[in-house]
Amino acid sequence: MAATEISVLSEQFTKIKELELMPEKGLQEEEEDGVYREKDHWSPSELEAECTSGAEELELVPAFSEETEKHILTLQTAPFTSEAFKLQDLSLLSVQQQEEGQVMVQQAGPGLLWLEEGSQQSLQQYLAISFQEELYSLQETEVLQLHLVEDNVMASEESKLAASLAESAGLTKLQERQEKEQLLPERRLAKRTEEQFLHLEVMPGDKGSDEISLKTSNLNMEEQEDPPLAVPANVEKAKSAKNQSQAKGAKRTFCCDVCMFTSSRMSSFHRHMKTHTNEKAHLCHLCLKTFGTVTLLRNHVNTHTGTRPYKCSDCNMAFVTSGELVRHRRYKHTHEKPFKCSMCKYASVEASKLKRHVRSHTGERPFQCCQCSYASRDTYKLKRHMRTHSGVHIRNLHTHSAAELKCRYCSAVFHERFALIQHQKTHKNEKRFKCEHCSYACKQARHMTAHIRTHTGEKPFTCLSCNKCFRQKQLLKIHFRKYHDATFIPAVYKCPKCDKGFSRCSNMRRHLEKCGSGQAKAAASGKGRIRKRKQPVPKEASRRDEAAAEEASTTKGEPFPGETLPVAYGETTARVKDDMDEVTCEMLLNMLDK
DNA sequence: TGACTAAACGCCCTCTGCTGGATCGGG
DNA sequence: ACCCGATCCAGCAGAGGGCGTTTAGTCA
Repeated sequence: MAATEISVLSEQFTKIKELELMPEKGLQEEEEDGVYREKDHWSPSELEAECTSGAEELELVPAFSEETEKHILTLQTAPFTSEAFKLQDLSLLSVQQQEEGQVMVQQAGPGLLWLEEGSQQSLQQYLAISFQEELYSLQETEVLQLHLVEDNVMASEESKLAASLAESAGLTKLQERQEKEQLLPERRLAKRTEEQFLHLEVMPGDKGSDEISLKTSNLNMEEQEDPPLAVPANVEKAKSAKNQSQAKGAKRTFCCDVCMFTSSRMSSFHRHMKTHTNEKAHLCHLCLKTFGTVTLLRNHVNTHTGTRPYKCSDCNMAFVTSGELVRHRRYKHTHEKPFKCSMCKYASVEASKLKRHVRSHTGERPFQCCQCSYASRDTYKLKRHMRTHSGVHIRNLHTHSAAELKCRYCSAVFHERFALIQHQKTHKNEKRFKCEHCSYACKQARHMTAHIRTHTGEKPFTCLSCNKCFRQKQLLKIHFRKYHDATFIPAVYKCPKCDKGFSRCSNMRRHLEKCGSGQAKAAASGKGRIRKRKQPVPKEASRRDEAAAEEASTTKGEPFPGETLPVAYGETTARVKDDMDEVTCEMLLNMLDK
């Protein structure tokens, strides 16, 4: 057993977290700003050193035991009742604390892995690990002595374990590990041991997942003299694993100790490891950029030379790779969309697009703005949203760059990224669309289109119910809802001081600025010059009641031609507005009072 | 080991709907 | 002169399209 992934149900995890335990030393460090920063990974060597501080200076290199495959387990907290023993197809293990720092795990038959806690039995005190038999199984009556090498996973202290579940997090990046190892060169194990070490790591599940994953590494510790530092320990592990498993005749599996990657092929494993070590031996002589493989370098050079070998037979587009061409053809020509949404008719060319689309169903917004409560469904929207905050992160962009940063829109050159971005914004905000009839200019073509109609008098959006024409589709939509949609409930913005109603919030605000003055008060009391306006009821609207029955049988519930939103949308909007208006009016009143 | 391929990731773009400020114009 | 509905306009956000690049599986 080399690595085990365990998932924790979030509900139980929450309970555990609510224990408000003090973080273990080394697990968390309170930052100056009061925010706990998690120590997200301990390398095996660190763990060894941590539990044997004050040890002799012996260099220990972890090596895999015979079994190096990863095992996927499911971890959940559960009450310790006899019912659990009735579970089938599971290996039941009992885990007992032998002494501080050690627990005994014993397979007791089909069932669960328990971390026993003596007489202190409670919902949070037991951890059940259900083994997926196809991935891992212990031999009958097998007893594993788990030398807990990290304080936070001591089964003897459930609270500490809980804390480890709650506080440990994250896949370890090699760089971080290397930094830690550099920071802890003096840490050594006290003595050589042949015990198997169970290294528990906790990492969050996939984005959006409610699960927390645990990863355990079972290691044999070998004493060695100063191993070559250039060879990553994980590669050493893999080699060791290869040799041992080959000797055993078992199927080889190479596990990346930095991430969750596994592969049955050494070549794939080596190639993968290059992504962690940034080993890029292939240099582009044109821009000095380096690449991990010849293929990548070749593709890159093609971007310099403009070589695009894969040409589309249906258009003029050409691409560097065949994959790009296939995708292009699906988008533009074949319209093949293999990824279909199970909840609607949406289909996409790419899986990532479907994944993004599904968030519109689930409401998931994983990308949280650090400046406000806004959260977006994809990275770009968050990035776009950040523009609304004035230059926050901009400070990070002020470092001087020796390289010239060229404007993508003109020949301007900058040495500061911030300046470049600001400059490029002037291009993006250019009012490129200029009216030939007046001085009006705008940034969007649709705005110019609408503006031009104020000169030409064109009103292309015609109400099919009353033949009234509008320059904008939106205006037609508002008109229709207001005068021809029997189900539409218009939002009413009531003045909180005089209870006067308005059709628009902005109009109500405008009124509110004056309400409270003598005139407005008089108006509110009916003594002023303010006339009570008649509600504009066009003929069509007045006829509506008469024709209600007929319309209901013919048009009610059917979308209006050109109308894209269902009628219910208006209702929802109105309700939301009503809710918001109470707050808005209150805020406005407070502002005015001040 | 390199090449091919598919999948995944990431970025940027457009289109569209909604909202609210500013302004117009009728009463 | 004033009020207020109607209209114009700009900005933000939702959704999706398109493509560049990287990563991983597989095979010769």
